[in-house]
Amino acid sequence: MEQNMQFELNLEVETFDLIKTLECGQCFRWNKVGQDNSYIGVIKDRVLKVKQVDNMLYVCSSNYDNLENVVKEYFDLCSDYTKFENKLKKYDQHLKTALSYSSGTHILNQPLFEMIISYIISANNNIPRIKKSVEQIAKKVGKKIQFEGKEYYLFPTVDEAKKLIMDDLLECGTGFRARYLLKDIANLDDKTLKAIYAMDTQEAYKFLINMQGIGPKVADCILLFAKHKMEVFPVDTWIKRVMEKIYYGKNTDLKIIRKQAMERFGSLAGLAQQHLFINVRDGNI
DNA sequence: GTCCAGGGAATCA
DNA sequence: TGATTCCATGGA
Repeated sequence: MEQNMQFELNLEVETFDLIKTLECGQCFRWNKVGQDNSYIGVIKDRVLKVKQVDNMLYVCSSNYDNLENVVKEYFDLCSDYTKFENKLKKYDQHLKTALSYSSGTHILNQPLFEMIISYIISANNNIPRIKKSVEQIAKKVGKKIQFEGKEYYLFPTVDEAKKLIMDDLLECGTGFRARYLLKDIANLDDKTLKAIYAMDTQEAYKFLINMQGIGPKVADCILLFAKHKMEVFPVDTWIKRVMEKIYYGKNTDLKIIRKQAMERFGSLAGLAQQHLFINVRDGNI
């Protein structure tokens, strides 16, 4: 216990697995530090250091304003994941098996603008490179934060991001996605982001898909991870592979997989998708 | 050298 | 609508 004295906020958690939640590819700004399974990440307006031991979550931060609420909101600690998982287990034997490995994975509540930019970068890319690009963008135009003697950078606001020129985005390794980012950032502002927040799922989907560099999969990821729309089912190469293997057979159209999965898993499709993703990525399926 | 990465746009028919 | 092809870049 003594090693946890440095953590200022202690929260009791249930059906929550910090590492699975942070390592399942939904977020790009967390890194493992040290040997004790602590993670440091930049979220919204602050840096967090977190660590889980059994049912306790230990947190410290660069900013203690409203910390408990910020942490509970970000990690979605107030939703009943025990109930969610029980429902998923009843739907399907494959999910039941998957959940025995990935139980406690939460869907985070992440900022809309950060998700839009991050998932445009994710197209035909891999997670380490996505993380690197997002980090470099934050370093170029995001606000600098000091935490435990080191420097961190918040993800930029829209106005801060408007300072980025094409060469900046190319230097950040975004490649062919740079021109999409440039155009979308120019067309976005706080008012538009608020409007997207207020839209229902279908309306937001239509709006997002009309932006440059956003297709069905990226739009679904933004809806799931920024707007917490658990009824969407993002279909990437991994998910296509696993869905074909356990349900539909090879060469099934992406649209069919998406539609049938949303019908199969209903209001919890997005959570089901995360569990399937983790299990296929880790070689369990 | 080749293949792949949490896809999408452009261009065809 | 549906099928192909191209897109930057780095690691395996």
